[in-house]
Amino acid sequence: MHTVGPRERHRRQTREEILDAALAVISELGAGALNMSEVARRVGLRQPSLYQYFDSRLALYDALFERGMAQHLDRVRAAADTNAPGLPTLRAIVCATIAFTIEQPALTQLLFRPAVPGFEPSEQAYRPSLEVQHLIDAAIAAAIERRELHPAAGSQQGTGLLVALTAGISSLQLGNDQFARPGAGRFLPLVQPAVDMFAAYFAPEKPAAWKP
Amino acid sequence: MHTVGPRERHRRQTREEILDAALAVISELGAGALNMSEVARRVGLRQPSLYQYFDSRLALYDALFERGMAQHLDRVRAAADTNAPGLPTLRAIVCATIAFTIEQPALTQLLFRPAVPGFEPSEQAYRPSLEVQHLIDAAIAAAIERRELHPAAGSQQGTGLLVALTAGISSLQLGNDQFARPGAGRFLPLVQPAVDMFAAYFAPEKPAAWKP
DNA sequence: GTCTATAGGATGATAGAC
DNA sequence: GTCTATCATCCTATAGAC
Repeated sequence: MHTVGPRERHRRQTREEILDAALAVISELGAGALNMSEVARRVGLRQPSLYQYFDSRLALYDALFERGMAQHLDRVRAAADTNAPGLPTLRAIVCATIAFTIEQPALTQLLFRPAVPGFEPSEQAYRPSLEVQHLIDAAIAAAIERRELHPAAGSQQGTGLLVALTAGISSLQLGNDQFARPGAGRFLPLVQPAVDMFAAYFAPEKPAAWKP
Repeated sequence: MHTVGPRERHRRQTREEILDAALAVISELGAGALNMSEVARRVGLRQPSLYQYFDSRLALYDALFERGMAQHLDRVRAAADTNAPGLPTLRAIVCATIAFTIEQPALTQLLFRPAVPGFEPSEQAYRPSLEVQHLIDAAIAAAIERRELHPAAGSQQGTGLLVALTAGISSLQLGNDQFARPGAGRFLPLVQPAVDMFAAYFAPEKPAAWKP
């Protein structure tokens, strides 16, 4: 990090405002419906001026993706930092992720589902999510270390089950799932039972439950 | 059902061919990228001619949605019919659903995720999925009746957990999920442990596991 | 029912004045 | 850096001949 002049400062602020407007647009119209004119209108610029800040529409998507992933990482990191290592942290991470997807359904479409034809996140934009992955693995490892979970929970299938539960609950929240009961509005209550179920299945004392 | 003349017969066949072409298009370009010109080209017609069979692009989406839901229902029904009632049927339904989403990832986007801006399925197109919902509920009820599951498995949270597991595994398969480990190509093996985990958590003999 | 032709509109992106 | 003007495409949908 090195100091930046007021020029660069203002430029970055404008970039943020554009990203905010872009987020608002996809929140209202869906992740795949981002268009430059609407973003420009909201930020008080003309559409061609946006190209001073982003090279293309897909570049805007990429910046939106990177910022979203970084925000998610912040949430997960905060959850990991303010909870006891092991199972409490794991529970908090799942909870933070579900909460994030509930607060930002449109962003969730962009980050976690292939909903935008033609868009592939760059390696840089994808980077924060690798850190999230690491935090999850570390939490599971800590839980195993503390004998809160069976070592099998650290296997690919073990982490896969936990991740599937997280993604699944988030998926129900998006509401378009055929299985979702009409009127079953709130899925956050599923988080606690989900982690309980996972922890019970990978209980350390009875290794009989898990079959590979 | 009443008999149809050869006219109507040929018309329906052309409709099916158009739907096949449309499915191929979204399979290659993504669920949101359906366009009439490309579909027409593949089916050997000019783009305006499609409007003899579908009133609009969204109507084509709707027909695609309805046929896809009906196909999914067929798979689920077959799973329910060829397995013992209760837990075996439940397991087969989950497995059939995951297999379906693996075979048809693009169709899965359309059916189970809000990936197409502006498209809302009609009530008629949505109808087959209500039947799927009913088959799942019935399988859980049968499993409870046969004392394979605790009655709590039939609660909203219980079915929610099972559905979340199914949707989550399918979500991992789509591959865009941040949590998915690179190289973990096959998620079908997660089905067995997932249902095991669910069944263990809602085991009938020990009602202590589930807390509301 | 299928075609040609085209209306009519939206969009991404660029050129060049200021 | 922001603007006006505009290009170049692409798209859905309709009109009307055959």
